Amino acid sequence: MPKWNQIPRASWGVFHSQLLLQSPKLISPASVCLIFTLSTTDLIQDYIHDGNINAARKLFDENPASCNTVAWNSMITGHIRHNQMQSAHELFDKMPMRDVVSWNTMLSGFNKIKDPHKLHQLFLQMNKAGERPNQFTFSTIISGFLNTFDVLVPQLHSLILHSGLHSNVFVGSALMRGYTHLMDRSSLCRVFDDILTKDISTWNALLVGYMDLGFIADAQITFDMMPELNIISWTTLVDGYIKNRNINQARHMFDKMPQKNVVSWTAMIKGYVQQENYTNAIQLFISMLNSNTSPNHFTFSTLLDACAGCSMFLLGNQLHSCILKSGLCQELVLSTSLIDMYTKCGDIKSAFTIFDSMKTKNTVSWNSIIGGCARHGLAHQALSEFKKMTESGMKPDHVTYINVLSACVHGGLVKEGEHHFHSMVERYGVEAEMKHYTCMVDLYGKAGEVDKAVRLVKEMPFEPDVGVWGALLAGCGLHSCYEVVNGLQILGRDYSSIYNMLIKIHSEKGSWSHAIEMRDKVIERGGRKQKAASWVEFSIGES
DNA sequence: ATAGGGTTAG
Repeated sequence: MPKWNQIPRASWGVFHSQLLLQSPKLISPASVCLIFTLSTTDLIQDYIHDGNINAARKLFDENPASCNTVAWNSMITGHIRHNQMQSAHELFDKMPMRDVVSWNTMLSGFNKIKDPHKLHQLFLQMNKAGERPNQFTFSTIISGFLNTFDVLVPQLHSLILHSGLHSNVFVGSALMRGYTHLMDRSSLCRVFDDILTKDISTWNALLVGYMDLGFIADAQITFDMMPELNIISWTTLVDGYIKNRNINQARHMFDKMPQKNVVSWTAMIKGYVQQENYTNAIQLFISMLNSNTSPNHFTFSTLLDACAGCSMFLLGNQLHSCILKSGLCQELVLSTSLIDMYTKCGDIKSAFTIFDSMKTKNTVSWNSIIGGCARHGLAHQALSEFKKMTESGMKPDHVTYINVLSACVHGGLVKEGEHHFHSMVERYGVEAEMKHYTCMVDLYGKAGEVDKAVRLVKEMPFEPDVGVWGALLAGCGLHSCYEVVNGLQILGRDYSSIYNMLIKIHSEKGSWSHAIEMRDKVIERGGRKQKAASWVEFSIGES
C-alpha cells in the first residue's frame, strides 16, 4: 500500500476533484492545495485534465495572484477543448506574460476550428512579437495552411531548415503533406530523406503522397518495404487504389488486411459507390455489420449516397432509422446526405422535415434542398428557399446557382432565370461556368427563345461542351428550328445527335428524302441512337 | 500547458 505522498500525480486529479465536487461546503480548494501540497496551478491543470472547465475557471478567477503562465496556458487549452474559442482568445489577449506555448496553443485552436486566415494572422503577430516558432508551431501551421496557403509551404520549409527542425517527425510529415498538395514529388522525397529517424507516420505520409500523385507502383514498393505496417498504412493503400480508379486491386488488398476497422470498411464501400456498383457496396456493408463493426457518420453518409444514386428509398429509410437510433442525427453532413437521399428517392416532404429541423445549415445543405425542389419541379419553392438562404446571410456559391437556374428551367421562368444569371456575378461574385450557361441555353431553348440561346452560345467566354450543344439541340428539336440545327452541322459539329435531330425535324416537315439522307449519314459514321428509357412514379393514397 | 497519417454531403 503506497503512502499518500507516493501516489502518482496523475491519480490525484480524479481523487481531489471528486472530493471537491462531493463536499464543496466542507473542503475548499485552498485546503485541498494545502493537504496535497498542490499549487493553484497544479489544481487547475488537474481540473482541465478531468474536463472540468467550470471548476478550473472558478479557481482561476478567484486566485488571479497565484496564477502563472502555465495556469493561463492550461486555461486556454481547457477552453479550446470545450470549443470555447472566444473565451480562449480573451484570456490570451489579457494574459500578462505569453510564452511560446501560449502562441502554439492559440494556433492549434484556430487550426481546430479550421480558420486558416486567423491562423495566418496570429502566426504573423507571433513573429512580430519576437516569439521564435518551434517544432510545435511549424507542424500546426503547415497542417492548418493546407488548401488555403499552400504556396507558403516552401517558404516555411526554408525557415524550418534554418532552425534545424527538419528532422522532427511531426514537422516532417506536415511538410510532406504540404508538398503532396503542391504536387511536388521531388520535394516530398527530399523531406522524407531529411527525416533521420523515421516512424510509421513518416512512412504513411510517403504512401499517401505517392498515391495522391498517382505513383501507384512506387506506393506499392514503399508499402512492401516499410519496416512496419499499421491499419492506417493498409487503409491508405486501399484508398489509394480507389482514388486511382483501380477498384479490383483495392479489393484485393482490402481482403488481405490483417484487421479492418470502420475507416477501412467505409473507404472500400465508398469505392464501390463511386463506381456506381451499388450491389457490391451494400453487400460489403452487410459483411461489415456481420463482422461486428459499427458504422459511423462517414459510413452512413456514404451509404445514403448509394441510396440516392439508385433510388433505394426503402434502404434509405431504414438507414435513417439507424441514424436516429445511433444519435448521429444532428451531424450536419449526415443531415445533408439524408436530404439528398430523400429528394432523389422522390420524397421531398421528408427532405423538408429534416431540413427544417436542422439547427445549423451550411451552403451545401441549402444547395441540396434547392436542388431537390428543382428536381421535383417546384420552381417557385426553389426560388423562395433561395431567397430565405440569402436573407439568412448565407452566401450562395456556383452550385447554388446551378440549382436555382435549373429550377427556372423546370418552371419555364425565363425572366427569373435571367435575373439570377446576371446577379450571381454582380451581387455574389460567382463567375458563370459551363454548367450555368448550359442551364441558360436549356431555359431559352425550352421556352422557344432559340435566338437568345444561340446568342448566348456565341457570347460564351469558353468553348461550349457537349452539354451546351445538347441543350441547344434539344431546344431546337422541341421547336423544330431547322436552320439552327443545320447551322450546327455546317459548323463542323458531327455528333450523331445532330443528325438524329435533323432526321426528326425533316420528318416532321414531311421532307422524307432529307430525313433518309441524314439517316444514311448517321449509319455511315457508325452512329446509333441511344435507347430511350423512363420510369414512372406512382403515388398511392395521395393526390 | 502546445504538434502528425486513412473514411462523409450539394
